[in-house]
Amino acid sequence: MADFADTRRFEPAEVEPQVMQRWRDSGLFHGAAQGSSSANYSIAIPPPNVTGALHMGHALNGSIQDTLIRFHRMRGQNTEWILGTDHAGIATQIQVEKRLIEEGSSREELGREAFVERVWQWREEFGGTIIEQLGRLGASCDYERERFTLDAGYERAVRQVFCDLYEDGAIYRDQYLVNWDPGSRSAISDVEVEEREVTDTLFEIAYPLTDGSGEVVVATVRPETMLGDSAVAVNPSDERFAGLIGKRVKLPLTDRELEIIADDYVKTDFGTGALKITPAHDPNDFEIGRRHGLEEIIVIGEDGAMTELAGNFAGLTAAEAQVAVVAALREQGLLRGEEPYTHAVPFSHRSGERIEPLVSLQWFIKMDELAPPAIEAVNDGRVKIHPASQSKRYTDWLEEIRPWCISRQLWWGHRLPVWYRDEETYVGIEAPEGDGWVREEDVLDTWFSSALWPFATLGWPDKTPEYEAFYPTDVLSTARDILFLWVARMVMMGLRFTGEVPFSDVYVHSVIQAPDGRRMSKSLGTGIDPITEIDEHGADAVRFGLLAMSSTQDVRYSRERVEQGQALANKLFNASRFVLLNVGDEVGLEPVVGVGAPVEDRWIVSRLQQVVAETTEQIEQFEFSKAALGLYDFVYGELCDWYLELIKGREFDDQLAATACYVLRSTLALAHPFIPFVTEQLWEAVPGSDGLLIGAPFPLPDEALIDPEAGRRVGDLIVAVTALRSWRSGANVKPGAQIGARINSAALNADAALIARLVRLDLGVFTGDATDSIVVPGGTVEISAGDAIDVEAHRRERTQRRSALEGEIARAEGKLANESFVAKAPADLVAGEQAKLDRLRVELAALDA
RNA sequence: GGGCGGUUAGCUCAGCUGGUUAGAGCACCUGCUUUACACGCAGGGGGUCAUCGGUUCGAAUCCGAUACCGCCCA
Repeated sequence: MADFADTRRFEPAEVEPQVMQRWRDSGLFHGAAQGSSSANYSIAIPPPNVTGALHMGHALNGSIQDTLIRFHRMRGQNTEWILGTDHAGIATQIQVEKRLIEEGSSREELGREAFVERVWQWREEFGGTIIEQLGRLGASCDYERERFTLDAGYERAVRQVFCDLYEDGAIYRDQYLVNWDPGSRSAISDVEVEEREVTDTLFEIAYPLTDGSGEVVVATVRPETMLGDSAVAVNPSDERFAGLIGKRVKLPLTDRELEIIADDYVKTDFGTGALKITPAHDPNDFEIGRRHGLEEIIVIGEDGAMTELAGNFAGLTAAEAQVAVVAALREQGLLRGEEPYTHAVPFSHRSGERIEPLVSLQWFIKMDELAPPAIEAVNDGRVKIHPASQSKRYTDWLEEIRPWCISRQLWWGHRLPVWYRDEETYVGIEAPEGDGWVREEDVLDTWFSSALWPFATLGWPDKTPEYEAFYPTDVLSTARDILFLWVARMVMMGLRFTGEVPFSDVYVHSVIQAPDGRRMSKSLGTGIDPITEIDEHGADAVRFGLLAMSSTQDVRYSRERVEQGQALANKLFNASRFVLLNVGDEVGLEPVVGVGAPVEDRWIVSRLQQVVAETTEQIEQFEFSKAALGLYDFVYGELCDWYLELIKGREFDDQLAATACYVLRSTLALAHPFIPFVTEQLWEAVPGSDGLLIGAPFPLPDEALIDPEAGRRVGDLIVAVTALRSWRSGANVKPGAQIGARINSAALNADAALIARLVRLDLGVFTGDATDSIVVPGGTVEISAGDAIDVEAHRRERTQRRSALEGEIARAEGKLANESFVAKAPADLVAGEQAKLDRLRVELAALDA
């Protein structure tokens, strides 16, 4: 412990590593695998990407989860914060591939086995970064039970789930249109796609009717896909084409003919009103094609090049083919128009390349059986989403869910437990017996394994002690964008495989934006590194700041809030210092607040009970911002500004020492879940503390210590002192000057000495000639020190005050003169208005006296 | 195109089951080596609560419209 006499400031950088080490050594981060999950408290961290580094979202989410975990641990529950990382298929594979390319190699050159080995090496070397960074934040997760979504045990859970769903008939293989990412050469999910505005050229192309009676003109931004057209569609209500439905056209550049079909999807006011249908290369065309049983002709391959089916254009890239097709059409005189066209185009969030929609053979999970129970779980309250407004987004998404494409053409990930031999397909946890079996090359979507996180981390499908003790978990805290991607899938998988919801509460936190309102991102250069912020302001400050600035909507990063947290840590440090420099090593453990105890002791102990009750409720309601700011208000606005100032005039006897240390210990314990480092350090130094604060009980409010009379008295005292200080300031009285005064107020008599000390009044030298009179609760304070007053300043102040009072009086009089108000407003409100008016009139009269 | 959210002090945000003199942090002004803290203390200035209309005795708060900003879905 630092020597308090010499240290005037809290130094986070010195304290944090030592305190973190004491916590780790205590073993309290590691929940005991015993007891029931209903009695225990557990949170599964949303596993960060193993390639990742801590960003503000992680820091906020870590602060939230740690506050919850520490709160419940202090409340005596056996707690477990399940920690680990996600193998992040595409992101990790790309990361390692980049290195190989730098080395002049490639994954193809290495071969699958050596490549995967290389990724594991990479993970060994760099995969621990984000876990270490969480430690800097003070996160009290279970570092001993760290899990990885590719662990051997985890892999077994994944295979089990795959096989069970396959046996259910929920997993199947099909030709389907997927979002093909040419960059990562894999299918990716809808949520990994982002739409961007792009200006393309809209080409109009003539398709001649086979009966020679004319032509149909279609509009498209992808002329090269016409080689895969299998129909032309028009809206059935479109008069322009009424006679053409059922007729045939010749598809230019090929020797094929297409039928003109009718489908409601076609918009009559877009383009020419006639739509070329390419089922294998456009999502909408795919739907129409399936409705009409059209052929799916694949003309663009997975390598982004035109296939054999593209005839003369085979081998060209899609872009080259577009140029060639347009040229050929122009030559044949079939190009009817071209104009710039701006529209939203899908791009891969992973590789940044433009998505090529194409039909390929993929594995899918049907959602028909899985989604309804997950909707039900939220509707009936087994899973509560906070804030509740997010529930609708969750259920809306699940209600419209489509089959989930789970195969990815990657090497890094869970390889599907599927084997082929000629026409046979085998699905099983272990490889099939016999020769000639070839294993499926594809791996599973990373989210497939992540969806099992809350139970696969605990040893499922075995009923391990960890599983029994901590599943289902209690809370899942996450950002909004993960609500579908992950939360919904966890609920579906949890219900299907464990029969229980994986958590009872979902807390959806703010997204922290850059101070200018843009997204925080590395590529934009708008990111702020939480570790830098911790280095500069301390982990407590960053935690407090993030919690204080967060809300139910997105917020801009506010360094001022972090600095507020830093100030709070320092304030607590110095408040403790003040008490500790005045008490000995041995103090009584209970506050002394019975009859006859000083009013300020009774008051602060009473207020503490109320603040503890409020903070407890706010944590339970996930109102972290209110809790953090409420704590700040208590420490600054009550403990330091008033209580510590009020006791400065007293001798630190045993009673005061016991009470002050009790208040200090309770405040440190109350603040610990939010700002753990400074509170832990101070706890050790306060007499009466036992063991580490992280393992100490959270304060329980004691009704018996709530003291309304003390509350009224100190409340009046504060109003009086504030009024008198304001008067002194307005009258330009020298700060040090003692002013002769007499207090005429029954409400304040008992506490006159305290008031006199705080305002530097000399109650003994009142001359009897009042030079001024100040309204205070229950009466007035008369002042008799004319010399000390700056007459000019005083007059200005009074003039200003008078006009303010007159304005308020007029307003109150107006209200009370309004018959409707008196008749219709609640009686106590009217009475309150009258009382206010009376008070204001008294004050105005005193001003004029 | 559909849905949701926002617009309150110079900045970042609370308040929004209708009734307070509309708050906080930071910034700003004045004063202060006051028996912990200048990462401090005391006092103070600053807001027609986006705009327009409605409901009501009473609207930052409820309803409708408009403008601008943002997010999600198609």
